[in-house]
Amino acid sequence: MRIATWNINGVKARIAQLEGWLASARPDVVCLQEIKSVDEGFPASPLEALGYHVATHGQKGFNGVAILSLTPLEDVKRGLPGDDEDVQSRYIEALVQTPTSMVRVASIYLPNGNPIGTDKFAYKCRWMDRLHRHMQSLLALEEPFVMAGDYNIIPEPIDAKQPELWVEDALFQPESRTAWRRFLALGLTDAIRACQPGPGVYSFWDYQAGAWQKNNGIRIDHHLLSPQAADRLVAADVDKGPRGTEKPSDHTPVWIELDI
DNA sequence: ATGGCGCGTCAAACGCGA
Repeated sequence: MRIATWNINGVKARIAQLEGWLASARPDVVCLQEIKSVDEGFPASPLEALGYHVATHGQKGFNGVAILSLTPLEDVKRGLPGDDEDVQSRYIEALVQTPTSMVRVASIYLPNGNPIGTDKFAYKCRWMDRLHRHMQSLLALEEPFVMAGDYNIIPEPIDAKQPELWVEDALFQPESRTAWRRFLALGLTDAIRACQPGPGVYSFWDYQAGAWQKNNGIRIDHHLLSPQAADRLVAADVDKGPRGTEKPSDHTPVWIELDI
């Protein structure tokens, strides 16, 4: 089973690329972020025509996440637990059944947090803490689960072409990197790191300053796997194809293959 | 050092992203 994550930066602006990529890559499950659409406005029909079931958690204008799956999605939950006041749509999870097994999949859009020293960064820190607590509760189920999405965290210097450019950025702050290590300390596996331990694996290239042409990228889109999922991990990679198309998202899909 | 781009927004600059 192949599970991909892709921040598409606007589902309506990217629907043609999304359709084309689904038709060729045919991932079993896709976690989308930054759909920038309310649920009623999400273009589900062309995706359903390609065989995908659709679950969305959108909002007007900003943020918004979704899960697409070739098999029906069950037990869909919207919103990250831990703060009833949080109105931003950044979390959706669902159960994906296979003939012989199951996996719980979450699509997350962790707050950017820039600029540092503001309430935006404080919100990011609170959100990371809520995510940590939710991971703990999911781990207690002792199930295979995959927490995939745009974490807005550069875990280590090898995850940036030019790490020195990011030292003042929320994505590379000590608080963000510490939160990442706390996720790992729970026993979760960073799938790309496990399969491709070297430098130079990126998932985002800025639109500006020819970042794509210079391969001035960062790795911020991740799959974290529970031990029961990590046991089944057979491959993980970045699909750089969509980033090189006309009118691309600034992120490109990252995928994992599980033997289930 | 800064901005350089792109999306969505009751429609023209602006918020936001990373």
